[in-house]
Amino acid sequence: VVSWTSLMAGYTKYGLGHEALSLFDQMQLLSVAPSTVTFVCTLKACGNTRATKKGQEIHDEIEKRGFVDLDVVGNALVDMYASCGLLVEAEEVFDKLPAKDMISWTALIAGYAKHGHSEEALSCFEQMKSEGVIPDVVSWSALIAGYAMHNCGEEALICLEEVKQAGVSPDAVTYASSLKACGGVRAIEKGQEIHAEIAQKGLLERDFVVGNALIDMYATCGLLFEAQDVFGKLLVRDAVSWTSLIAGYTKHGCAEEALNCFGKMQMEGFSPDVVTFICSLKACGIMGAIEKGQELHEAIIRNGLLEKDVLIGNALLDMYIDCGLLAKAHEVFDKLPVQDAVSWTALIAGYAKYGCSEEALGCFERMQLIGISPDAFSWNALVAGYARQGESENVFHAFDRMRGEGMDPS
RNA sequence: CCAAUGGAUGGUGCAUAC
Repeated sequence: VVSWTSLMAGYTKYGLGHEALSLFDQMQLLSVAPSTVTFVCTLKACGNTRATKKGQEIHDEIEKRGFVDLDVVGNALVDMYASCGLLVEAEEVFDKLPAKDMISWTALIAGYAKHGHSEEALSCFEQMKSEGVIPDVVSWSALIAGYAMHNCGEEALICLEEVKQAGVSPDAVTYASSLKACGGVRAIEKGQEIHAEIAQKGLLERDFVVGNALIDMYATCGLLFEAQDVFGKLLVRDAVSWTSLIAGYTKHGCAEEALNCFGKMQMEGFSPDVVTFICSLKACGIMGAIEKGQELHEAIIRNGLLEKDVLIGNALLDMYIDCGLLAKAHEVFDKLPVQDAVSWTALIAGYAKYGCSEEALGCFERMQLIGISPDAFSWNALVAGYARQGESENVFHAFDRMRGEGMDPS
């Protein structure tokens, strides 16, 4: 049991939740009896991969064996439900906990925060304090991360001040989230202030995350020189560091420099991941760099990345559309493993952009035939195409249809 | 005696004609 569980713990730690879960299944098949530690690891893996069904099964199993009353198991349950966004269930388990410690509270706060319920997260936080549980740096960071993630940068930064006033010392994670908040609201000065603090504490030398968050903050704010400077001084870099730079250059009109970085990172021995490809494809699209784009396309196929992530297929599609190669785009579309509303809308918008409103409408009808309902973006793409062509009757007709489906054209 | 529970950094679609 211990060997199995240790292996699972390792997988979970490095984000290989699916592998951990399949280990659990193998254990069951071989009738190895899971321990409470095994269950805790499995719950963690369920939370990471949002495997809600599996999580509920494990919960039942745990109830049956009477393991629920253990603090660690109860907290892991709260965390699993909270991570999966099943906050009602998380609350239920939480309420039944024999002892609610800081970890139980923080798991719940983090669940609310992560899923965009900042107010509930905050009221949880207050309640925790009023029950005499003192929040530590992790509880604070959960709050800040929630704000930062959902574009409430102001609140996040206010929170950062409160952390310090409470006499808690922010750590790498707290700073990373705060920097994300700075990027979101373009709080450049605050970002620089945090930069100085981080440097003073020597946090930049220790791990990727803070350095990467700094690069991202500067890049998002359009301070590419500073981003490059931080990048150059980092002692440890990874693919994320490179991708943050690439994304920054792309976003701020330096697509060529972005593609340079893409080349350089590989020369220095870093493999681009899915996100790197997505950002670089965007740069190709902006530049109309067809050959480079095709090169990336081939590399993506070679590495089997199309199957790994839906987003990369849509990014490829966009790249070809931006390069004006609609036929090629359609070909890519046909081969996508998953065609979601975004893929269809990209195609519709592409046709609309180049004045092919017939084809755009064709796509629009076909997506509905296969059971994908157009969202506001899809409608907008269609209508924009008509508008571009001066087909005002079709525009009004589309408005009527939208109203018929309960959507408001305004 | 060994494994286990809370927070964190990068990425996709539309933009309204005369």
